[in-house]
Amino acid sequence: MTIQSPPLTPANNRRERRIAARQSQILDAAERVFAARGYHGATTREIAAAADLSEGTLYNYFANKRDLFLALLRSRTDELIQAIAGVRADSVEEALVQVLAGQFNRMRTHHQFRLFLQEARLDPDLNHHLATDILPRISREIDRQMSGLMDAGIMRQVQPEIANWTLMGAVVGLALFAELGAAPALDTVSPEALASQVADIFIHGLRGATTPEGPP
Amino acid sequence: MTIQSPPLTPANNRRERRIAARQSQILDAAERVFAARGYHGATTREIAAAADLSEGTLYNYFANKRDLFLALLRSRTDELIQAIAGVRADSVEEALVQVLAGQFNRMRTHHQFRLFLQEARLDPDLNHHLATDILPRISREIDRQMSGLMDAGIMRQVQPEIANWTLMGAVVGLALFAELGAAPALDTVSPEALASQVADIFIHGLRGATTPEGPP
Amino acid sequence: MTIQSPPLTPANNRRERRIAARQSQILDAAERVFAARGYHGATTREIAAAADLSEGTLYNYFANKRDLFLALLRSRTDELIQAIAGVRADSVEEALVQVLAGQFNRMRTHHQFRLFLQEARLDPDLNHHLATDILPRISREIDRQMSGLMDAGIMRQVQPEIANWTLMGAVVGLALFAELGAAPALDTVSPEALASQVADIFIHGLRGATTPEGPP
Amino acid sequence: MTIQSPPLTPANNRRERRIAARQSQILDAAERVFAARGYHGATTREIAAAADLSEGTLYNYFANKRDLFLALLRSRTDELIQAIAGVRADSVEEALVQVLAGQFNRMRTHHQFRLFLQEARLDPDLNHHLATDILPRISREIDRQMSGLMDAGIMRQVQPEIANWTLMGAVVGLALFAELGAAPALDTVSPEALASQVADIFIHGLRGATTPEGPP
DNA sequence: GATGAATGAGCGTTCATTCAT
DNA sequence: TATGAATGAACGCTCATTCAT
Repeated sequence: MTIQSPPLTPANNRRERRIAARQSQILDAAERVFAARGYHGATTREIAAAADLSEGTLYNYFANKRDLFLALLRSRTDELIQAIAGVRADSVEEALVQVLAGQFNRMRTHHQFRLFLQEARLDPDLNHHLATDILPRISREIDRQMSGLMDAGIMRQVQPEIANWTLMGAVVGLALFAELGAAPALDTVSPEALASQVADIFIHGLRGATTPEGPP
Repeated sequence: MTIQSPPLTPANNRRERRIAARQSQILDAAERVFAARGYHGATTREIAAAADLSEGTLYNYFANKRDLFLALLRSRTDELIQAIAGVRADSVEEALVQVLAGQFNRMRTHHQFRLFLQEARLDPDLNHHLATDILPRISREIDRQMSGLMDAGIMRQVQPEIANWTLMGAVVGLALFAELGAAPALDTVSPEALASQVADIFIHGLRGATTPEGPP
Repeated sequence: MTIQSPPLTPANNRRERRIAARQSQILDAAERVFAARGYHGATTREIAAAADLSEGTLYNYFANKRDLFLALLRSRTDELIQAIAGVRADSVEEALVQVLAGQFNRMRTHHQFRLFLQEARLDPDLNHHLATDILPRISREIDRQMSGLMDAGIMRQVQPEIANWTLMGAVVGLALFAELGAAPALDTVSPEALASQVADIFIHGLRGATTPEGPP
Repeated sequence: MTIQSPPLTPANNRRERRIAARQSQILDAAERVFAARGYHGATTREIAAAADLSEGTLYNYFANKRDLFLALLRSRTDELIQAIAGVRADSVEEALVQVLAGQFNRMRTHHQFRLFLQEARLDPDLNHHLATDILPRISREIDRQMSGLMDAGIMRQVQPEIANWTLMGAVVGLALFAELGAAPALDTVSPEALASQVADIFIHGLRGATTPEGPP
């Protein structure tokens, strides 16, 4: 009979899984509370309560409130970017509709991203992280999509950066207006339908068909 | 019986003027401090100092910090709306460029509006005021402009509300990105040039010129 | 009739006096609480209560708890040093008895000084302040007294620094033992009588003349 | 009926030895951490880490942090007292130098004793233990040494308790000043040399015989 | 009307202690 | 017996608001 050495890897795995589960549990709670109250309005007490944990436990997993906020950003960033990167479409229309619909859906459920953008103005660290890492990664993905379409002649040649940021800006702004309930038109329509109409505007522009490009 | 008090109306006028001057002095200070620190980061102490007044005096003119914030919104709303309403142009291009440039300029100097939109999610009163009064008024002005252009056949027939909010959303989103320094393309260009490029996208759309809707 | 300008200097004086009075009120309370509980055991709540003020008011006059502690040190330092410097005596005996009695009296009422010495080990700032400013000033005064006596041949020539610190060390140590109630002999005797006995021990070691370094 | 348990006494011995070893391991760690951080600054987490144990295990061997601190005092008391009791010397000089040098050495390496004295003021239990047990035992040993010297006429007749506590007080005070780096004279000298100089000061005061107050 | 000192509720955070594993 | 995650009371400190002057 041999003495069984303690099963190190499984134990570690279990430990890691438990830690990951707790972090995820806390992040989910934090997401809800931050969304409902904003960064400053959210208290660690309320986040702990929402996670069904004591306050002290929060601090076993995150160094402080801001660290928790930043961890939330990091944890939500990848899925956002992969969603954009994963779009595969044969036309500007399709691509745009897919991207926009995805974003509108995401924004309606996770209000975080807007919150990050807001806080970033007051937090140099967060600002830097967004401005040098996260936003450029998103922008790059959209760029790639657009470049492909331009090269294929499907999209006309425009300043890609401007188009890029204008598109993203419109998404953020529309999501904000929708959250405020300011625009009934935005609320009574499915994310997909809204995406399709916004895409239509971006693709075809606002100029009337009859506006003279000169005689054909 | 002798008249012991000075004639009422002039005195009241002077009183009202003095009150209005004080309020304006406080609002100007609050605008600067809110812009620099955000709503939570701004302290009444700093606002009072910026207004060259004591903290107590603030409370003679505004019930509390939130009330001061709302008063600031109300005080800045009219000029915003009139700027949009005042646009007179013969083409979609011109109108759009004027509106956008105006907004970009305003956003670059007064960060208030974005701040109001942000805080609104956390403040039912503010949300209600924005959603039922201010934003609809802005939207209505843009609507009027667009309707005129559509009637004249200068703009094609689109869902006016959607175009409306998309345009406004893009302005808000672009201003936010620009503030974060996330998009070099937005910083290295004058508000007017940016307005012109964004207008170009909205007017002509992204679809390649060579992609006729013509028969396949 | 001339408009009386506000009496600036009296008003300022009154303001300064009020501030000084408050600070003194807080320092007195802090002295009691720090003495009773030690630095860590003392809470700002208890200090505020002892000063009959709210916690917030503490922070109008001192930046934080440690600042309050250091201010207490500074406020108590001068009287300590002046008491030593003020000793005027014609013999080693008299001088030493006066200094020691003064210290024993002071220590029995203000336990602060021992507290400062204790905390200093854990607080580099405080350590530096004590080691480079306060203790040297005390040491210098004792030095001056001793040098005079040595020059006059009243005290034998010893390493002045060692005698110095040994004397001060004995005072601090004795005060500590007395506080602990460890030495009945120290408690049942007046500070003056204790001083006289301790002086006796030190003096016969310090005085040279009659000690037979061989026959005169 | 079979014997199911191993022979009791050896097992108990092993058990006791294991317990003692653990306690000793913890006390050594606690000694280092308390010395470095003070009582309040030392965390049970850091002590456990220094002992290479988990926090929970600490509580299997000591009821709480204070109990651990008291146990440390008890564990270190005997060696301290025996060091004093063990002094064998033929003259006041030798005896004093040995005792002082031993103490200065000990204080330079183990800062515990000073820490115990400091905390004692805030802790009635600790105070009582020091004042009724430990300090009297130390005092008694020094008393014994002094009495022998007085009886032999080597030391002049002084109030033994006062001389006693003054000597101990000087040791404690000097050690404290040395730790603070306040007295360069104390740092640049070996414990032995310092002991010799301090002894010189004390001895010439304590030795009576040859110091005639003889005819003026 | 203007002042600014006083207030105290409530925040983020720490850490001695417990207990399920 | 050993572990270390969980706990929550209690801390130092901030700041919107009040009110005597």
